[in-house]
Amino acid sequence: MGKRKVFTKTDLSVPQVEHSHDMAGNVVILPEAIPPNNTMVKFGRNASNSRSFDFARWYGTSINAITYACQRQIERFLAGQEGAVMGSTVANYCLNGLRNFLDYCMLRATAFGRDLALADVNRDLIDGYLGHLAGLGVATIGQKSLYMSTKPVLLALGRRGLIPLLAYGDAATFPHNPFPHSNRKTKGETALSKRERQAFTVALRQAIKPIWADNAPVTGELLVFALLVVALHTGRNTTPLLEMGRDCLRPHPKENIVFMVLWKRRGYNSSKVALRAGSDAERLLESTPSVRTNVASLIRRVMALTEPLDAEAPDDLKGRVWLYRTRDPKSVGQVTTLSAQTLAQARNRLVAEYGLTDSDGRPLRINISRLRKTFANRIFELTDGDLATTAAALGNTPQVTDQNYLGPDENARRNWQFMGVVLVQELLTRTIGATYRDTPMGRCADPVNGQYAPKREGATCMNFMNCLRCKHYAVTAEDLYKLFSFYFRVLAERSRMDKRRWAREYAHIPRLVDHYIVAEGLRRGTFKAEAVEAARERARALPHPFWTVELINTLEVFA
DNA sequence: AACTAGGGAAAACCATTCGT
DNA sequence: ACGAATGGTTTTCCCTAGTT
Repeated sequence: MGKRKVFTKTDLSVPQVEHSHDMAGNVVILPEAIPPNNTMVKFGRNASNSRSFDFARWYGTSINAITYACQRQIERFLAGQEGAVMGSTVANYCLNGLRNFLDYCMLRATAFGRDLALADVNRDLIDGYLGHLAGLGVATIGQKSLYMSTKPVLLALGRRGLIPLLAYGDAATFPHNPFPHSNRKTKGETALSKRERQAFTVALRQAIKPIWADNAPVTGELLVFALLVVALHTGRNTTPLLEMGRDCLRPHPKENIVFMVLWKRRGYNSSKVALRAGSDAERLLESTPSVRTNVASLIRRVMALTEPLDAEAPDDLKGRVWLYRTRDPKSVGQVTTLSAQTLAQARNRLVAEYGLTDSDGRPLRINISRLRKTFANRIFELTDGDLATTAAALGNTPQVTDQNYLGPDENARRNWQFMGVVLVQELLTRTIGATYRDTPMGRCADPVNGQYAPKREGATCMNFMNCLRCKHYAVTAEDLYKLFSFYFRVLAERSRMDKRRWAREYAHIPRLVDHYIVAEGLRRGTFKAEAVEAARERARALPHPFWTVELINTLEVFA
């Protein structure tokens, strides 16, 4: 053994690894340090449910050095050494990462019939670990999760020189990308089917009725039902909903709309969603009783009921919406708030009581994530497949919504139909100039107050993506050139954007043009076949300037 | 009965990096 | 320079085993 080298301690509270280097320059843990006095690591309060982790089972085995280094590293994380990571994340490192990693190291040491040193943590071992994870019987995404909970610990050890770290080459300590396309493999929750959604809303409507009674009992269960209604109609995440504040409803510049303001944990800003207020908003709201049919008034009702409890609530719960007196025998009558678990229980009772089942007859799985997706799909339908609006309503960037929330929904596309008018130009020549305005798409009967127009002072409709389904849209034989120019631009757009998104947002457009407008025009004799072909060729060769890439960079500006 | 603690697994989110 | 993929952190889900 070489000369003992002890690093200068800058802070006695920061855990150090007592080690030296041998002749070959490898790190050697001093035997007297193992096992440490305390094999238990305490995480302190954190967002996970775990509070501690015990390394004891890996001491006294053939991987002492690795165990010791890992424990010290975890303690350093908790002491805030290697950048600030959350307590729950460190808990994850232990419970998901190191537990499996150290188990594997033990297996490997046994297989080799010798002790493993820190220098043995190399690419070969990492590859073996990945194989070990694959043999665990968890999904690819789960393997990734376990691996990603291990890597930061090993990486930190490598940066501090305790294990060899190679960044490049075939022997790079960590494989470049062990789980390719892992983000495609996540299955995620699925939205409720229409039948499931209807059954669920019927049950919910029934269950929530008591809340409108004069002496409504403020039980946790009833509040959960109200919360589920809010979740179904707003698509919020669980935690923000549970932590909803009494000041969550804010006036919205638009009449009959109220903002619901919630704190979104991971988004670093509060997320807003518009709720309809007033009485004429039943379209979006199908799960509240018809007496007072909207979410905003339901929330107000809950707040009115829980108002008296607010004064009694513990300080950290003051100002919350979901307050109730617990029926827990050990603290009967105390004011508390809904938790994720009370939510789960009441939800399961609802499913059991109303016999809600999925298509296979199993109990219907209801959780906030599914409701969130259900909401996403519905908004997608209601906003005419406009992804940007959906994303804004969900409070995410479009990319996130694209990937995670919107499964391909045939219905959303099938709902598209040609709504405009194929004008028999010959008959209308006289009036067409007076009643129809030229647009880049053809003609419009009302660009200011039309179906998809912004309806703001002085604003003209630019929503050309919706022309084909707008009842104010009109097309004559003369407009075919513009129409086909648009048609080819849409086709060209396919190579410029995500294929799935193109399929979802634009694929119907060429179909509408071919199957409805052209076919209908030909059938009625409004268009002549030669004129159609001529316009098509002209547009292909020399598209109308408005629809060239040079002028309009992306079609999304009209979405 | 009504909760809570603990845990394992996996998904969601979002900033960064990659590849063209 | 751009969208797509990845990496890394945090949250959710759901179950069992307590506790009062």
